Amino acid sequence: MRRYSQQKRFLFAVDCIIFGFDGQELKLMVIQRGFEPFKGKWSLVGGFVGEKESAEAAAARVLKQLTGLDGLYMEQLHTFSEHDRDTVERTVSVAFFALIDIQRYKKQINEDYHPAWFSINDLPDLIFDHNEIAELAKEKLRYKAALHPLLFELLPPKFTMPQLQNLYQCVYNTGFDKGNFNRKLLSTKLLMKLKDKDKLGSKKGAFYYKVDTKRYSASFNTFFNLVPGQNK
Amino acid sequence: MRRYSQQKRFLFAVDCIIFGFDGQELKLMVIQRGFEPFKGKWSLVGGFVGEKESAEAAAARVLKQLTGLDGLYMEQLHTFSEHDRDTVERTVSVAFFALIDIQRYKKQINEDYHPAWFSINDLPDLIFDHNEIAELAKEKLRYKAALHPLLFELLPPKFTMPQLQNLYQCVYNTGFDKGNFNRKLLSTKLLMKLKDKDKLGSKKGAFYYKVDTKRYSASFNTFFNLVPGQNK
DNA sequence: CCAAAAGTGTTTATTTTACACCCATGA
DNA sequence: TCATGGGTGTAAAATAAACACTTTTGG
Repeated sequence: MRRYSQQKRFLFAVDCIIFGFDGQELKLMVIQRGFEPFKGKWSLVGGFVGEKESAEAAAARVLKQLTGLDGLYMEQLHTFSEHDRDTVERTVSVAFFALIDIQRYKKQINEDYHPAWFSINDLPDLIFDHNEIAELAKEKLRYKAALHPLLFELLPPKFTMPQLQNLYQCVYNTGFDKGNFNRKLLSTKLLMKLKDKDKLGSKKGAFYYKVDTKRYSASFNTFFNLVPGQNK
Repeated sequence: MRRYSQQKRFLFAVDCIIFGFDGQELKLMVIQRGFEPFKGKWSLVGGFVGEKESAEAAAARVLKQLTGLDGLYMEQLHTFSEHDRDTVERTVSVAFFALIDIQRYKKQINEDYHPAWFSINDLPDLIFDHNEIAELAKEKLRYKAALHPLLFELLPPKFTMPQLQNLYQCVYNTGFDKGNFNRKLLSTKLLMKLKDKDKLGSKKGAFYYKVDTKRYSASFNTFFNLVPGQNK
């Protein structure tokens, strides 16, 4: 361990893996890079960290800039620091993943960015190590969502059980039994049944639920077992 | 998003939370800082990241320097980047936690560091945000060890079931049923029973086990349910 | 009335838990 | 021989899984 003054200084950035769900597919937001090098190439949403800003604050700022939304679900994923990961200059990047209700997303007025949603199963080539980062984010999302009910964050405040089940099925690429799914999700005690129904999905209509935010935040360290067939 | 050239550069460091187990208590290694400011104060083991070095490589180097050991279990924990966390100069730090068999640890010849082991329940005041980092590491260790059998890494290559159970009990501060513990651990199929016994712990003696490293590395993404009573 | 999707019930299998019991051995 | 800790057996409780059945309603 040596003195501060002898040490190199590096660029410090954040990259955001923004997941969205459109009712059909799990998607990831990418942009066309607005500056050289690789201007116009697909890239994760990111930015440099300001002088008096934490990585978390920078990521929130970037998210806000792109989606117009505050207070999104956001979580530190991993820090990427291979010395040659950015071909221009050594840059350390903290990756965050964020979950947004895609319907709440308003198209950014600022046309410097050209955001696009890609299915997570069909991502384009991204610059630098961004494909690797996105892969890790997908893994982490599946891992975490199997234990903690966080996929709510991808849906509107009011959602139906079939919608939620469909989302889980998209994330895990498999079919769930609706009876068991219902019971399991209700047994978390984190959902509150509302009085009105969504009538678009079916003739009968499905009741809306919303998250009991109090219990939700209180229970974030308890394990659930939300994805069947993981343990053998 | 602006040009590279306009951005600030920051110092970039790693901090290692080194867990060890002495058969009685879960411990954490801290050192007396060898340079100003705060020379002589307790601190996590850390160091700056070299010019062509990743954070992972830097952490491994620091670990080797301190313990004399290679190939330790090591995992990226979290990146700390509050602008004022280091009072000297803005420093971003990637924290890693490592697990070592305390008996394998050889006292470092280099007396610049003064490593000491503290019980994780009774840590001294550490510099900067290191107490916060250590807290997070403890949480993460408990979280992860409840799902994946990684506490093996804190024991010698050969260990007995009672030893392992005792370790779990120390980590979770609770008592486990030995019958259920045995069955659960054996059901992971990751342990191989050896022919010899440890006769120090009891008159009857307890069989040694070792980790089936092949299966161990293959199964690292499967969930187990190693800590009873987590789900209600 | 019927197809289609929502939602409920029920049976079976599996896992978890609690706790009793047997075993080996050094003092 | 007996106290001590290691190890096994087993019944009851709780969970999970599979799948059949009922409900609602627009066309």
